[in-house]
Amino acid sequence: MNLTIRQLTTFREVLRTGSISEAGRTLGRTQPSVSAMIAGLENEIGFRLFEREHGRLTPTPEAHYFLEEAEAVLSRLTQSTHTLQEISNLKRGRLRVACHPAASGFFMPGVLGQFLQDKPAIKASLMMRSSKVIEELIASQQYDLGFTETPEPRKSIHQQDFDLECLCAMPASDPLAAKSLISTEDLDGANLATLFSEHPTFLQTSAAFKNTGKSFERRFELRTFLPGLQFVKAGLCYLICDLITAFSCNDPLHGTGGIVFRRFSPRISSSVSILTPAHRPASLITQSFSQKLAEDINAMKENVFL
Amino acid sequence: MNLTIRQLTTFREVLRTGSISEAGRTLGRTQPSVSAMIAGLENEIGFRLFEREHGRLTPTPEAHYFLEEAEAVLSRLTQSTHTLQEISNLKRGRLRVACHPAASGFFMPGVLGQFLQDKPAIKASLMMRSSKVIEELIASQQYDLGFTETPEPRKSIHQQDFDLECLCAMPASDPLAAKSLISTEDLDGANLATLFSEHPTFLQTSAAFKNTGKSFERRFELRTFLPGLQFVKAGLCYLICDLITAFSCNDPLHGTGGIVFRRFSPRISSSVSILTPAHRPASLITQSFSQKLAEDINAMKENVFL
DNA sequence: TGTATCCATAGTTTGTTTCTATGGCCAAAG
DNA sequence: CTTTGGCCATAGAAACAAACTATGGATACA
Repeated sequence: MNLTIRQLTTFREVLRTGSISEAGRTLGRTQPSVSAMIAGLENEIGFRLFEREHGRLTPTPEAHYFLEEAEAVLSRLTQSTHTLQEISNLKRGRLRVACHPAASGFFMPGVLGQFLQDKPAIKASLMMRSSKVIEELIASQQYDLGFTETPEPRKSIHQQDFDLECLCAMPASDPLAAKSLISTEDLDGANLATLFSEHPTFLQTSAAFKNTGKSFERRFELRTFLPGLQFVKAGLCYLICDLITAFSCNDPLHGTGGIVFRRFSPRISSSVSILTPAHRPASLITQSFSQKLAEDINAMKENVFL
Repeated sequence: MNLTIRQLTTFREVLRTGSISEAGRTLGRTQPSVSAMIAGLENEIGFRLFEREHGRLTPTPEAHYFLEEAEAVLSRLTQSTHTLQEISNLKRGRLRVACHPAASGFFMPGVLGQFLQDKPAIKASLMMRSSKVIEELIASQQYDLGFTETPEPRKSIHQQDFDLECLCAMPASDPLAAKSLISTEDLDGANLATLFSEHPTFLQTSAAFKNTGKSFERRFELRTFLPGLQFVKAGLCYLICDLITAFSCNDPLHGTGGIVFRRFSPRISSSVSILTPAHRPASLITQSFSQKLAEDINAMKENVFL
């Protein structure tokens, strides 16, 4: 027995209307077409669904059993098409994001929140992890998208890199706040907070001072930039800080009001990347989110100079 | 979106085997056929199900969602075809039988029991009612099949009549038991039990005695024949009894051992009928049962003369 | 560098579905 | 009593969908 959807819908309509001609009309087909389809259907299932007498149609008792089955299949199918449409419209799916600490406090939640605004049926997870762990989570396909400092390229990871410019953080009351571009000369001998010695931003910063022959005074050594902002706020030091952490100061919860950021010369860069598993196609949701994330990163690069 | 069963099964097989060529092989179709069907399917649902890279196929994350939906629809459909096959094989359905008292004690349960032997999924109901009530239950289509004494024909009832011969009941020890055919002369002046005066068997019996000029001694007047058998057993009377009640004496539960039945001349007939609703097609089960019932009635007519 | 396997495309063939046209039947209306 | 208009079934033609064969490009493996 090899039933088709078309047979089921046709039968349902014939039973509902009680007439082959009428069913043909509502289905937008001709009477002979419907007649033949019902005849073929009866032939396939092995018993009559309608009794033809006096040129009229009377459903057999078996027809009501068949209707139950047809309705069940058709309603399940309708549900499926609805689900598929939701998938197609990005209304349904799963999105697992792993994010390094700098962005996970403010930037990423903001982007993700906006993205999910009109997508109630998306199951999202946002996990904060160190850059190394994030690489593993992406390479092993346990997460759909990672956002970290740019790692060494790997075969199992696809990455999209963004070169971000570091900014110099200082209290709003600081005299240097009057300048729009800070140089090593401005910070000659001043107290600085930096990350640990292996970090690219430290290497670039110390090299900048060395190359310009200025004195580099490292007063604080940090794992991440964020806590350093408190020292800046207290007037204890300056901080050459990555763009995302700087951007996070837009969040009033951070308690970093009263700090301003200025461009720094020479340019210190802190590169971040969007990571996705290389050996598996990204889901539509992931693709869409990845695109929005990239746009928002670029928007941040633009807007910070307003 | 207008999905077909064929698309769903094809997709399922491609995902299962991970290859269009392999799926084509197991489905008994060619590779281009499967390829085109998947392409058409992707086109309809609006997103890719497989990524084609390096000439190989990788399912997208969405494909797994789609598989769930496809499996759900297909399994529901499979269940339906199974149910339909059961209906076709008379393994599933409903059978409501209304039966008059004479047959409902032994004959009808026996026939129905045999009929349902190999039909575990049939829901049956057997109701004992007076002949008048049975007519109404059939005319109003509340029951599928009725078995009663032959009623007046009605438009709303289809009936199949059986002319049954009445037999004379007597104790096995009775001298008349030696004869194979009993006549009014044999019972001249003997005590008889009969039904009430309006019943056709009473009318025929009394007429038989009158026509042959023999004395008709009615000692017991009954509503049904069955209790009369106890009087016969006690040697209190003879009883011209319908065939079905006589047949019921095969049941050891009846406590009617020691009674024998002999043909009677002139022939007294007691006609019974199978009733079905006229304005509604009978279900396959009803048709089948009605046929077996008719066969068993005819078999009873034959076997009683062994 | 063959060789084999994969998938996609193109064009043809096959088979199903739908159409139009027609005929039989019945019931209600003229 | 005949006409009319509704119903359904059948037959043949047209349209469509789905299958096939044949072929080409790409990749992996020997």
